[in-house]
Amino acid sequence: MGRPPCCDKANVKKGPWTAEEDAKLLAYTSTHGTGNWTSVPQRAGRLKRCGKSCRLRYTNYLRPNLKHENFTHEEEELIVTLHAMLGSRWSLIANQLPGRTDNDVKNYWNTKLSKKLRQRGIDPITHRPIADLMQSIGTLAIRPPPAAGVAAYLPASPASSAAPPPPCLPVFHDAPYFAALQHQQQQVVTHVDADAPASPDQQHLQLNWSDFLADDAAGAALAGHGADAPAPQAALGQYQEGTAAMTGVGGSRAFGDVDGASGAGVGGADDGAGAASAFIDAILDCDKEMGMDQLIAEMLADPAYYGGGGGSSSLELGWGC
DNA sequence: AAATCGGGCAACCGCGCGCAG
DNA sequence: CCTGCGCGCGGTTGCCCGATT
Repeated sequence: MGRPPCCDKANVKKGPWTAEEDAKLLAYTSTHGTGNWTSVPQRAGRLKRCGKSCRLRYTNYLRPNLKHENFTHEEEELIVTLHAMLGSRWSLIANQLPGRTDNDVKNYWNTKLSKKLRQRGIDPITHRPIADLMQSIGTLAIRPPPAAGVAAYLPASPASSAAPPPPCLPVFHDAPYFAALQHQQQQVVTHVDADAPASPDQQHLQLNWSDFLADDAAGAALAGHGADAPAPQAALGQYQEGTAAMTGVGGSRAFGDVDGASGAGVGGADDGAGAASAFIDAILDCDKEMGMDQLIAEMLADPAYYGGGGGSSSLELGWGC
């Protein structure tokens, strides 16, 4: 049973908006603000548009403070970084880019950034080298979704344009990968620990990749996080512990434990996607509890997190090539 | 100069979530 | 607790326009 239509589609205009329609909508929103979009078409001068269409037009085009110029290099790097962390959560990504909409970011990713990554030999979905993916296909049955730590972007040598493509995001259970990356990841995580804004709450919030891998109970024990771990857990700094624990041993307990509840796990032995998705969900849950949006914004304001600051722990994507 | 192709972007569609009645 | 509705989100489509043949 589908949801009933939000408006009378027979009497609703589709297609590009005219200047007159824009003016009506803008005039209405500037005096009455937004909200109750279903009534906006009528109240904004009998617009023959669906309320949903009005909302979209306003948020993507008419809203004040929107940027309409090209994306900057810094914005590009930020999008790639956040996409590696969050996947296609365009609204979350757009939240970190003032003046950009989720549609802007999504379109830019689909038309430009994903191509750039491919040109550099990086799979835009997994953020891993395509060559490595091809090699791994025959040997690994478990694949993670596009989400993992920023640390994996670290080049083998600092900001070297001649360096091979960055290793990008690790694959669960891919022991050689973790072994090779562990040192680099620890560098970044140490950096995060040292420089991230330290609120009292954050200090006992922990998130570990291993916690989201429900297929290896031994990993949980090795990771050292029992069900009595402090909850909720979330701090980028703890990526170090999680990635180190994963090296060669894989992960551990069901996601339900992360928030202190004994929920059902999200995955079985072949549910790497569910595990990582749960990881992201946990991040989002913690966002709400500790204002992680703000924390991310503050972290990203530090150029060293995404390559603007130089140095061995910075992220350098090298778009120039 | 005309036709074709492809990229970019605005807009639409369908679904999930949360809230109010 | 259930149902209906509004909102927001991600995926997809279709049009426009510049580049190429």
